[in-house]
Amino acid sequence: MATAEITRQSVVPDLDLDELDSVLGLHIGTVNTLFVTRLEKRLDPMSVTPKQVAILWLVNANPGVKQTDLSKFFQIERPTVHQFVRQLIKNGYLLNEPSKLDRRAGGLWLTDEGRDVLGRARLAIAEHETELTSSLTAREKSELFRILMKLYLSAPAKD
Amino acid sequence: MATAEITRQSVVPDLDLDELDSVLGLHIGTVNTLFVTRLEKRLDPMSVTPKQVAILWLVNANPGVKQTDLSKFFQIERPTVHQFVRQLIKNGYLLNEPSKLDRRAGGLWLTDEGRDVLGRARLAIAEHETELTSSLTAREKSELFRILMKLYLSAPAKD
DNA sequence: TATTGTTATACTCTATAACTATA
DNA sequence: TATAGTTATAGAGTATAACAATA
Repeated sequence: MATAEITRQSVVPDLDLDELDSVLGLHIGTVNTLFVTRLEKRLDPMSVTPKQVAILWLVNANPGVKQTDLSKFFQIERPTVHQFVRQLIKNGYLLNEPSKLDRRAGGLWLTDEGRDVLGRARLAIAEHETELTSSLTAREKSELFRILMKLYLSAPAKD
Repeated sequence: MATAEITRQSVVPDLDLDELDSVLGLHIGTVNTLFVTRLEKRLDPMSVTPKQVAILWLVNANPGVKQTDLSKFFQIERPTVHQFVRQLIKNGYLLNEPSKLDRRAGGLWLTDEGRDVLGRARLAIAEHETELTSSLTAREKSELFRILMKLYLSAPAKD
C-alpha cells in the first residue's frame, strides 16, 4: 500500500484545487504568514514586530550602521527602513547620531532598553523557530535554507 | 579549492550578521516579498492582486463556493476573505448569489470578465513562476514543495 | 550630479470586535 | 447556540514621489 501523499487538498477535501497548489508562491506565502503571525504574538510582550527585531539585531552587531546598508541587506527601499527606524527611536530602543565624517549620513545605536528588548526577542525567536521547524530533519532544514538562498540570489532584477 | 559558499553576507560584505541569517523566517519572508512584488507588477495590467487571483481561481473551479470554504483553504479569517471578495465583486469579476438551501450562505460565481481576467492572470503567473524558479533543478523544486507542505501541515495551532 | 535621510501618501494582506440574519 | 456573512477599524510591511541637505 502506498503512503498517502500529504497535500493541501486534505484541508478542504471537497474543494477542486485545479492545480492552484502547483503554484510555489502560494505555499511560500502561506508558510510566511504562518511564521509571521505566530512570531508577532510571541513578540507582543516586548512591543516589537519581527522586522523591528531584525533591525535591532543588525544595529547591535554593527554599531553606527547607516540606514542605506540596512536597506541593501533586507532588499527593501530606504523609506521602508526609515519607517521601522522611526518607530524604534520613538519607542526608545534606538538612537540616531549624525556622522561627523559625512553629514548626510546618520549612525544608529541601541539604547540600553533596546539591548534588553533584543535579548528577550532573540530568545522568543529561538523558541519560535524550534517549534515551527520541529517536524523537519536536520537535512531538510539545511536543504530549505540552501534552496531559499538560491532563489533569493538568482532572482531577476526588480524592473 | 573549495567552492565558495553562497550566503546573504555577500550582499553587504562589511555587515556583521551575528547569526541573523540562521533565522529561517528571515529567508522565507525575503523570498516571499520577492515573489509577491514581482507578481504584483505582472498582474497590474489585469487590475488584480495575487490573492485576488487565487480567489478567482478557486471560484472558477468550484462554482457556488462559500466564503467559509475559501477561508479554511487559505487559513485566513472570514473577514479577510470577504475583503477580497468585495473588491472582486466591485470590479465586476465575481457574483454573489444567495443560496436557496441555506439563506445564511452565498455562492460565488465568476462573471465573463472574471473568467477572462483569470485566464490572462494564469498565464502571467506561469511565466512569473518559471522565471523565478529557473535556477532550481526539478529535484530542488519538488523538495521545496514537499518541505513547505510539511511545515504548513505540522504547524501548531494559532492560539 | 549622486547620495542620505526624510516626509507624505497609498496599497496589500491580515487580524479582531461586534453586528445581522439564519439555522 | 452555532454558522455565514458583513462592517468597521487597525496594524504590519511594502512601495513611489518629491524634497532637503550634503558630498
